[in-house]
Amino acid sequence: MGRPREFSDRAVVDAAMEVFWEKGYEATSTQDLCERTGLGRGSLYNAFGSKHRLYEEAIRRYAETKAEAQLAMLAEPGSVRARLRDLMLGVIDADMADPGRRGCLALNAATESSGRTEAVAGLVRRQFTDLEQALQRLVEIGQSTGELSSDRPPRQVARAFQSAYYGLRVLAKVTGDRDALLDVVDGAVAAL
Amino acid sequence: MGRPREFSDRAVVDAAMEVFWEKGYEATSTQDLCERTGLGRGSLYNAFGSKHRLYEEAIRRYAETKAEAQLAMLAEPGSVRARLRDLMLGVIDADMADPGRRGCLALNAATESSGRTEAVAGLVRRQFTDLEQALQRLVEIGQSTGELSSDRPPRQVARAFQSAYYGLRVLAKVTGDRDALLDVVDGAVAAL
DNA sequence: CTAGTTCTGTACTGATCTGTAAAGAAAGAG
DNA sequence: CTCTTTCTTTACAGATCAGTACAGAACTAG
Repeated sequence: MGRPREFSDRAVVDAAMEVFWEKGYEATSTQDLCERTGLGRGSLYNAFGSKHRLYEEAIRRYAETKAEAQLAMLAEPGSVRARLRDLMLGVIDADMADPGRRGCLALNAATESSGRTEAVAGLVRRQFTDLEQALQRLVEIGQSTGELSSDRPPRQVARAFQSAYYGLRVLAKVTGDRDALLDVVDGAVAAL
Repeated sequence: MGRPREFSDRAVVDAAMEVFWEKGYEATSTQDLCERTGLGRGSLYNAFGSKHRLYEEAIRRYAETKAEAQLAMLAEPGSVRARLRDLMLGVIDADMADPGRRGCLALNAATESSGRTEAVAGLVRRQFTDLEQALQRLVEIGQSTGELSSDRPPRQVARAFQSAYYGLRVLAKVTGDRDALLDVVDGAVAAL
């Protein structure tokens, strides 16, 4: 009942997510967070407790927005091959259009050892398994309709595609060569 | 001609490489580096100039040792499929045996945005292209002997395999499930 | 020996780090 | 109105950060 907050928690987490996404956990200072969220230190700590808790919220928000959007893309109409191809093409477009080359926040959090507490590891792991399962369901559909060969277990196919997907996101951080990334897409789709 | 150094530059860079590999660039302090190398601050700065220059040396050393060893493994006798499979199996064994789950230093450096100056980016890029080219040469051999299908350009096959390789290293950071990683290997080798 | 050079160890810089304390402002309850 | 609660702001705490200054040690040249 006390004094109402002057900010929206959602907007603050969104802003924090952007900062962590750009700079990573360790390189982001609480000062950065205050500036980008517009909050004073007191408000920020009163609302979120610590830099690390806000980091967890940011990863959660990423899962709810960006990662969910990716999974939703897989549910659109079209052949299974086309949907998987579009997933990767969308990533290439997004990664190359981003001047900050931020890549995937979940992947960044997975590789940055500092700030990888069990809480963060769990959040990241869930995003990975969610994608794996979504891919597996799609492969199962493709195999049941005869679009995809059924001589390999759907989970194995999904996992192989998933690794190509994350590899693609890593390569997109290193190279600006779109053709090289398209080769990855072609190879991954051909392997289905 | 002055006072001789009491340390081996090689040993110091090796020790620094281990620290950066474990913690990343940003989370490694100069204090960490002094403790692990055994050098005082004066000696360390006199010899290497800055934390970032030592980081570059560490990445260079990683390329000379670990990455070279990987490429050498590709040159061993055996079928092309077996060699590529062994490359991935070796990575699984190495990554799972490492309690620190450090993964690949080049990949870590590629995803950590801070400390990614042009110098570091160039060093990382070279390791990536070296692997791509080694893979491509191997695919060309496989295609010329008829072991691998020739209906795709060797470079595309190499790039697709490379992305699966890096994806595998990312997944190894997230999951401890060896079977999941073996699925990736099977999928990537089957796609050749 | 002395002079010159390079390395080592320590002390120190000023900046920045995460987090907290405390005082006052803005609301509702009675 | 007053009391209680929660938020905002500011100032501050103590630690740590990357890097430097400098004195003395260890060597070679002559």
